[in-house]
Amino acid sequence: MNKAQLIESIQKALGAETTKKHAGEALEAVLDGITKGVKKDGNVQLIGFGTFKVSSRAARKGRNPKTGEAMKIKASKSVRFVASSNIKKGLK
Amino acid sequence: MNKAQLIESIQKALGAETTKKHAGEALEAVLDGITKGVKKDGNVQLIGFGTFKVSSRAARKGRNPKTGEAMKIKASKSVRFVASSNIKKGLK
DNA sequence: ATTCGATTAGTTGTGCTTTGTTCATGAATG
DNA sequence: CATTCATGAACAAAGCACAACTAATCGAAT
Repeated sequence: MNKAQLIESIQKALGAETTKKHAGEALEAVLDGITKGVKKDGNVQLIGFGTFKVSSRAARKGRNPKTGEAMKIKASKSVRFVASSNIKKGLK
Repeated sequence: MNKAQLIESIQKALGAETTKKHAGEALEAVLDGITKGVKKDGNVQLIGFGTFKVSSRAARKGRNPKTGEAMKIKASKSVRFVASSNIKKGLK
């Protein structure tokens, strides 16, 4: 599924008077809200969906896979997602 | 950040004529859309935010953490999230 | 403001998974 | 069209998922 397909799904869920444009704006508002919340608070917990958390990794040794040359991988931060029990149901 | 706080953030982003109720409905529509998309297609790719993917784990041995007794953990599926480079920016 | 059912967090131990490095290329997205 | 993403290579250590069960938290309903 891509963004356009998700927007259609959202439009259907919100009802016939919702335009694609509005559905798209809703999606952007949600993703932006999550992004900002993770950045500000370090986590966004959505019960029944999952929790977005900032994860940190220390600097470590790695390699350039092309040359095999050892190199340093800098410390980094990323966003991880802990899936709720609810979203796991019915997966195939 | 929790759901109520995210709804406020969404309401602000969508504009003053959007009620808390509508913002909440938008959030539910988005989360439902993602949930259904992952279940149906195995992945939901949202450029600039990240990609939700189904992940599978084989059965393995685990323990009852209370008693230490060994037991089998069944094969399972979950939803993992690969953060886009954009969402990683500005994390602290 | 309160209630309470539903969901999540936490506990230990261990083996599997993820991550990130460079860089070229092509595909997909918006 | 500009930007992002996926892919692949080798590698190894950090990180994480899970078990059962109880305590803690959340949030929809009142």
